[in-house]
Amino acid sequence: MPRVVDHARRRTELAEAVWRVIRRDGVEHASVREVAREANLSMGSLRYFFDSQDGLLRFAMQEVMRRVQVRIEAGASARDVAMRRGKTGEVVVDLLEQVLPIDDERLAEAQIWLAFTPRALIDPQMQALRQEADDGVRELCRQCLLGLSGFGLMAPERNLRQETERLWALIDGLTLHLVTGHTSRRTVRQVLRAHVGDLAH
Amino acid sequence: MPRVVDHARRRTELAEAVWRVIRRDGVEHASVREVAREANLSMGSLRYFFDSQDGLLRFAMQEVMRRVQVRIEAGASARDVAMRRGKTGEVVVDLLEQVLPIDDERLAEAQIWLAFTPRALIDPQMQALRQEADDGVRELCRQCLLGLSGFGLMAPERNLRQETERLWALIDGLTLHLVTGHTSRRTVRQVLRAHVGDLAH
DNA sequence: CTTAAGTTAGCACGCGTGTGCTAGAAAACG
DNA sequence: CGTTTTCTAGCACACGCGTGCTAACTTAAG
Repeated sequence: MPRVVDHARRRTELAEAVWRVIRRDGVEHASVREVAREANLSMGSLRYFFDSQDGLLRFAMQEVMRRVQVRIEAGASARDVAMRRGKTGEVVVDLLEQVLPIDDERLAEAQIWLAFTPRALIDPQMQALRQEADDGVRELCRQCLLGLSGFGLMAPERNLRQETERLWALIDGLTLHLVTGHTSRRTVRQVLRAHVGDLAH
Repeated sequence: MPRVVDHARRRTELAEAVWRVIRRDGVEHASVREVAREANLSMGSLRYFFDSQDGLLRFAMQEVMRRVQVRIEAGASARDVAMRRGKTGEVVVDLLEQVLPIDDERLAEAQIWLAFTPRALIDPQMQALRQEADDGVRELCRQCLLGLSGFGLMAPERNLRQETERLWALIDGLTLHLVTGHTSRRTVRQVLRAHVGDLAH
């Protein structure tokens, strides 16, 4: 048998090429040819790993989702430990910051995310893909609020459903403002801390 | 001289055709040809009113911005009157709802808005166009908070700059969730009301 | 009616696109 | 050394694209 190549690795490399093109030129320029150029591959070779452009772009977005999820789950173990030490508030903020693009890597992810958002309004396939990720962030918010509640850090008269939606929207709004450069990372962190702190009253 | 046509009207008609195409097929399909088809015009005729595709799309976005601004200013007169009657809280919520896509017209506007957002990250022209609109919403938030503060409806120890950013992000997040269908109009209004109410404590 | 200006229509060019397809290169196995 | 399998390269096709350009149509003015 011939030169064997790590299939999965090649695919993520190509996904990364897609990301670079999208961030540089926009998703409308993420053509098969352009991505192949970016990855220093012929377009025939690219098509050996992705049989269609749709598949390529879908994978590129799924790969972003996967990375975010990995980061959240990585922080989840540390979360439970620290919570028992009474630092619930800070832990919750740290956890939520895993979703906020407050460093360059996360900012890049959020840019890709935003680039695909309008497409998800039109393409049902995209919408289905993102559904679980969106639900994941919502659920993260809910769990954080539940955690706060359990440690008496959220006023009992507050409506969990409503607070979940509020926190979720706040996070997505802050994300948007970071990506568009309308707000500094510092301010975003302050706002998030203030919001979580406010929940106690 | 020949049949004379209302230039401004034709341009807004074409902008509306752009909107329909974007909402149906996505901004990447808003080609000169497709828009001309949608408007029942030849593409030569379209080019008589817009000398380039860029100009057409730019105008289509500016027209959205203009409509939102008109609606806000229309509500501004009613605002001052009602504020003096002590209904400050409700008035503020009403005013902020002018920006939220809680009816079909505003939802359509927000969809267009979202469709152009990724483009604004790459195209400096687009970014410049949207700058003033974004600043406008931020300023609206600030003014609302100032109003609340003046009537003792915002706790004095709160930081105006931080609360502005929080309210602004919340609104943009809620907008996003309305456009993506992740949240109902009812819930969004409840959340906004709750948020404004919370500012007093 | 003639004239001229406003408006419409659409062809033509060069380019970039996604995908079907074939041929060759590379390397492990018998 | 062949043989076989994995990978790479790239041509070819039909299509849609933005724009430059010209010709025709429509209608108010003289």
